[in-house]
Amino acid sequence: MIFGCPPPAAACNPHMPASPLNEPEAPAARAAAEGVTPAFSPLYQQIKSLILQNLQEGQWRPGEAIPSEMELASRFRVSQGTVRKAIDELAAENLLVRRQGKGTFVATHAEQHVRYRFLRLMPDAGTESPARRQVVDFRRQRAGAEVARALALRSTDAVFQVRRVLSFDGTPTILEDLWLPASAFKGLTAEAMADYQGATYAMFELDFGVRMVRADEKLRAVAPDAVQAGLLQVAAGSPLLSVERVAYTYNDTPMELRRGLYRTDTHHYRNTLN
Amino acid sequence: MIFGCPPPAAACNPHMPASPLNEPEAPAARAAAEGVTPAFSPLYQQIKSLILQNLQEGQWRPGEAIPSEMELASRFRVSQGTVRKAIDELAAENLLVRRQGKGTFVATHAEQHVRYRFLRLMPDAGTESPARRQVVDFRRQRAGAEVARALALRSTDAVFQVRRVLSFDGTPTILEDLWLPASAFKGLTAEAMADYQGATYAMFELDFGVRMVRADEKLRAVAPDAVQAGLLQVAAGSPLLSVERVAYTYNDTPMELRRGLYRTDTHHYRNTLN
DNA sequence: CAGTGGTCTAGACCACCAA
DNA sequence: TGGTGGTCTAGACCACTGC
Repeated sequence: MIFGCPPPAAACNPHMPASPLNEPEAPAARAAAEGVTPAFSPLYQQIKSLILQNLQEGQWRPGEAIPSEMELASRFRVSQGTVRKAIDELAAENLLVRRQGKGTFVATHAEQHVRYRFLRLMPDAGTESPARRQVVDFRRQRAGAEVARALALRSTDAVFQVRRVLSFDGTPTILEDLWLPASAFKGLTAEAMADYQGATYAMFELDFGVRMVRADEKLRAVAPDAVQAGLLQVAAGSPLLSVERVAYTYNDTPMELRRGLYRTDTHHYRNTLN
Repeated sequence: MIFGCPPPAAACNPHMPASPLNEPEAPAARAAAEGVTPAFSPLYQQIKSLILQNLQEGQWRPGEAIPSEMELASRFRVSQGTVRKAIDELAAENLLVRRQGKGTFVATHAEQHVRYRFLRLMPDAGTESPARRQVVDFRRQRAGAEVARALALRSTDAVFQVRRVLSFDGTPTILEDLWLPASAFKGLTAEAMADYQGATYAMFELDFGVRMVRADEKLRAVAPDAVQAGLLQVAAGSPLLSVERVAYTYNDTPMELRRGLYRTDTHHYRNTLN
């Protein structure tokens, strides 16, 4: 059964937008009593929240189909159109994927046409060959002030720190440092980081149930230090693109800090502005 | 009157999706005859094209309100819901802006809350003070092979080339080279580039009727040459963020090539991945 | 063929805004 | 108060998928 589904006894009054979820009190009264809804929340937004809740709780897992629109409509006691609008927004946010004639599916980093959804580095010419991954360092330690701030942890909380190099066509191109909250990634090993084929974010979904839905990046041009230059096999002074990323799971919860150094002599970072 | 509006005699057959625009022939026959529509185009997509056409032809100018949904529905002889879906998509693409209770407006780079829609460079701390603009060079010349390719011109076509420096708090932070097709920017002067207060793209709208709707960027970390370093007042070897942008107007027509060099010691380039 | 998402309509009422 | 966009419903039919 669906969590948050109103009891079947709750009648649905057409043209009374807030009825199924705000019953039995009047909408305004209920909102005021809860002190949560500030003014007015459209029905489809409430449906959207319920669907999000199911995703977050893992009721519907990445790659699986969620119930059909009709099914959800009858569960939530709203019209199909209202469910449709909720799903439309979730699909626009890349949390769900609609497939005509088949159903609506939970988005995943795994079986996606675009293999690396969050990687914007493109080869200047030709198409990318698969990357070779090399884990240079793997350790478990305390977060420290800076990492703790980025991941909303205490500075004494444990994190995994991973350093790795990605090579394309035998050329080391990306040097990455990752920080992951140890509590959410219990049992992570250097072997798992190195062995898994495909997007690392897909492994996070499969092995740890952590699904990244959004990421913020800050880009800078920097000069590498001696160690970094060595790992990327570039001259000490040569400019590299620094990409600091915080990736979030549901509810805007930060779950990964990643600092990348990209070689941009053969590749470039692609972005589209709307 | 609206360009492309079907004659009033064209009756609208409910549940015959393609009727108003594909009349009088049967939809499939018409599509085949024109050899344009490959398979099937939903009504709302056709409505969207008609609205786009009006925007492109300047029938509705940036900042102005377009006709109400009801008005458009009766002009196009479709239901309000169909017009709504067309407008929804155009609003999602930032071509239109809906304002409840007021109407739907043509988006503009001018009176937007976000002053510089296409500028992703943010100060590391605090809020940005207004930029000081300094035009270093302005000339009219032939495009040349490289610029011609980016702007879909012939290499002998004339372009304006502008070099300018943007300073924040007295610190030169951005060095930009711009290339603009002379045919679309007839009468552009160095004074206009220097004097206009606010976003340059807003000036393009007001003075030349050229509205940028999208841009593609390629980012790289580079070392500046001596001239560039001098203009930005940085050391010769210091890494800078290179941003090559092609900005497009309606119909994916490229109208500007811009090469920026950003200082990223006090600023960073912000990006969000979904 | 049945089931899914996709399109289209018609009509009702709500929230917001300006006059 | 009237007009605008915003929400919600109910029902019809279409396009796509897989059995």
